[in-house]
Amino acid sequence: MSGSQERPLRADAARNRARLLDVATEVFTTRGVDVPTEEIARAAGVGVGTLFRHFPTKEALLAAVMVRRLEAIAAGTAELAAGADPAEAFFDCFRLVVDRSAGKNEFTQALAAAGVDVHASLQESTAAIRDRLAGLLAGAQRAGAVRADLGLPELLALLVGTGTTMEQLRDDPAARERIYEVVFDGLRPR
Amino acid sequence: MSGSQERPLRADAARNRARLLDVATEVFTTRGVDVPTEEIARAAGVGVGTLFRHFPTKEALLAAVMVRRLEAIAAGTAELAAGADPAEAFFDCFRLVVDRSAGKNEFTQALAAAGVDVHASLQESTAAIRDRLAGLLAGAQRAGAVRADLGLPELLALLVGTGTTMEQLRDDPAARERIYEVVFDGLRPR
Amino acid sequence: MSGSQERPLRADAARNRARLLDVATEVFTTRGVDVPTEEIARAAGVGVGTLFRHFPTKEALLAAVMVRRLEAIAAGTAELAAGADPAEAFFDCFRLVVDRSAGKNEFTQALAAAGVDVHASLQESTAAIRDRLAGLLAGAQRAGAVRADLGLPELLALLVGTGTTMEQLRDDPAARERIYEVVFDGLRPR
Amino acid sequence: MSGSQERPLRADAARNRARLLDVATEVFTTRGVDVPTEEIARAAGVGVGTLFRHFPTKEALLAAVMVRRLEAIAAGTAELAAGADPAEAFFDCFRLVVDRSAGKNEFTQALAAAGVDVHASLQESTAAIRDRLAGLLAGAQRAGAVRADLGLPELLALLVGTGTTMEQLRDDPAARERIYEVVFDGLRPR
DNA sequence: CATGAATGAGTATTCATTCAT
DNA sequence: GATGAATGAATACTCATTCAT
Repeated sequence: MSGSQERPLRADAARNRARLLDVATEVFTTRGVDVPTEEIARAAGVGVGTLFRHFPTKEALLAAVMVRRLEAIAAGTAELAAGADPAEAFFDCFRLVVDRSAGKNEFTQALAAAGVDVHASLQESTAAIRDRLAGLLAGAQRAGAVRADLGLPELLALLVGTGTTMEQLRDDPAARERIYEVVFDGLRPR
Repeated sequence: MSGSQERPLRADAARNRARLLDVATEVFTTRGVDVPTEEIARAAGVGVGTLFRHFPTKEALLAAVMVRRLEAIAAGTAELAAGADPAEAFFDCFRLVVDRSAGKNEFTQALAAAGVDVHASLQESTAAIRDRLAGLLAGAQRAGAVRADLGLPELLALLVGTGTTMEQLRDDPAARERIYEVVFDGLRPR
Repeated sequence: MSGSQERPLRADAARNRARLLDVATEVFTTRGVDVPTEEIARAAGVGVGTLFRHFPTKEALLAAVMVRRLEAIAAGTAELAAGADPAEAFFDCFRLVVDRSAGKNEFTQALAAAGVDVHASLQESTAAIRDRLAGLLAGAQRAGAVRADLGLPELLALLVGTGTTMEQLRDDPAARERIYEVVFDGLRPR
Repeated sequence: MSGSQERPLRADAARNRARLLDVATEVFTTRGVDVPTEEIARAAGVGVGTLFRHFPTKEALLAAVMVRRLEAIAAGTAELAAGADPAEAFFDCFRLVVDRSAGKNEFTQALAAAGVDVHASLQESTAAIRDRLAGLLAGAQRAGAVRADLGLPELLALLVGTGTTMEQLRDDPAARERIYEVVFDGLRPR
């Protein structure tokens, strides 16, 4: 399934790659994508050359960060989707996607752009998530837990938007919980 | 109304300023804030020098654009707030804020940052809107049209987030309408 | 004939442009094209930004340098070609082209590459020179001053090669003169 | 013959060294000296480390390539010089040098720089060729086959220049032949 | 010995801002 | 006031060379 040939990667190289991804995730998430590559490299304790050896362009680094997050989300939803109750599965996944997407927006939005102009490397992961969400939505609607007139595009948009909402309430968990109540209530059939 | 001392401004200067604001609004909204100043100036039919005479930094230009939008929003909410029914006033204002905030997100979000790290020049306008929204929220809650446990921060966050949601559905008015139904439903007490 | 619209250019801007061209000509000619743009800018007494305002890429600067040289050569050959004796005109032009093409080779060769992969901006100038040389060659052959079996490609190649030869003898004018004798003798019919 | 102390070199090491030289020759000749070392190493099927073990700097690799070519040329001229007729020997050697020097110019020119600023490692080979050419020239002049007023520097310069001329006519053997006629005719006394 | 990962100085180019015209 | 030329710090990316595995 995975197209690219990868040799095992030496221990130190793997460590550097991982650190770069970690640092980049942190940095892109909290400060946006305009952070200089040099700073990312420095924060990861490597030279710029190393960064560019692992990720040939800044965009590739960004894509790699995204892929990792998306895959984590995909894995999470897969697990939740296995649960018995469709309604519960749906709402739990909604939370999971929103919670795991936290961060600077420009960055998060790639999720919804799915299938359009997204970098090829993201296609696979976003498609997987989209499919899963489509399934969950249908299930929840069949179970009567979600308004029947809602399509996948609206759901995706709502996920992104709710992410933004939550971002504003970073420091107030109680308020975030109230937002979930509002949104989930709104999603249920009247 | 405006706090600072301004001399009248010659007719052509005023015209240039206005064109710059119009162009900048259009450009920042549709293409984000990374557009070069030079391009904005050219689109406005003036030299960069003129742009910088009117707005000492790019950030100042951005702030001015924001202020104008915020004032328009403030004016709109003022009008709506005058209407009789608190519930209707509240929901109409919610729509108005979201609709008028449309555009590249990074840009829009300044709204919710209200009172925190926003550029000083925005304080006044955002404060006005915040106060108005606080009033409307209280009114709607008193009227039993909105859940009582919702605070102003949640409302502001929701406004921003809904703006983002809508941005994803730019081209699908029906879907946008469904989103409003979801959010408004969610806002009502169970 | 000249396609591009150019406004007069302010006095200082024109001066800077000229200085940049002069410096670049000198530098590219003596040290090759790998000299950093910053160094050229510094030598011309301007900032890098100015260099890039006048010439959007380093390649464009190189092209501009070439064009100027080629146009000077074209003008020179035009004058010489007007002279009465075809044989004299031909040999004088040969000298002129070689002498004026002096410098790092990679650079000079553009002449012969004419019509192939040369930067568009050079096409016009090289074409002009080529045409002129074709005419001179034909004339000299008609006058019996040059072997009849020689085509334009050989002439062009010989011009470039002779330039290289001369470059090796930069500091020995007498030797250079002897080279001209050799080449010119060789060009005459046996 | 080789001045420096070298231990025998293991079989595989020798093979690697040879492949590197072959690849580098090909690559420098056809694409110039700006090709990255990494690419040369890859083309030779070894890691960069290996390249740098055999040749401490890129320049050293370039020098080694040159030396090998120069030694081949020297060997060739030695053979030809042994022939009876001095005139024939001279002209045959001229051809041989030019033909064997083919390739990107910047690279070839090192030949003529002989004795001046050339890398120390080339001194020996260039000196050998120079001496041989000096001998051939003197012989041909004594035999009345070449103008008496021509010195070794002119000959060397002419060799390089003719190489450049030929490079322009890479694909036209007939034209190349005509160039040889021109140059050889020019070299003969009037 | 061979490998290829790591390094970091170096390079072209952009862009907010200043200032001479 | 308006203009747009000049400025130079900043930034992504490359590549010869070193060194841990």
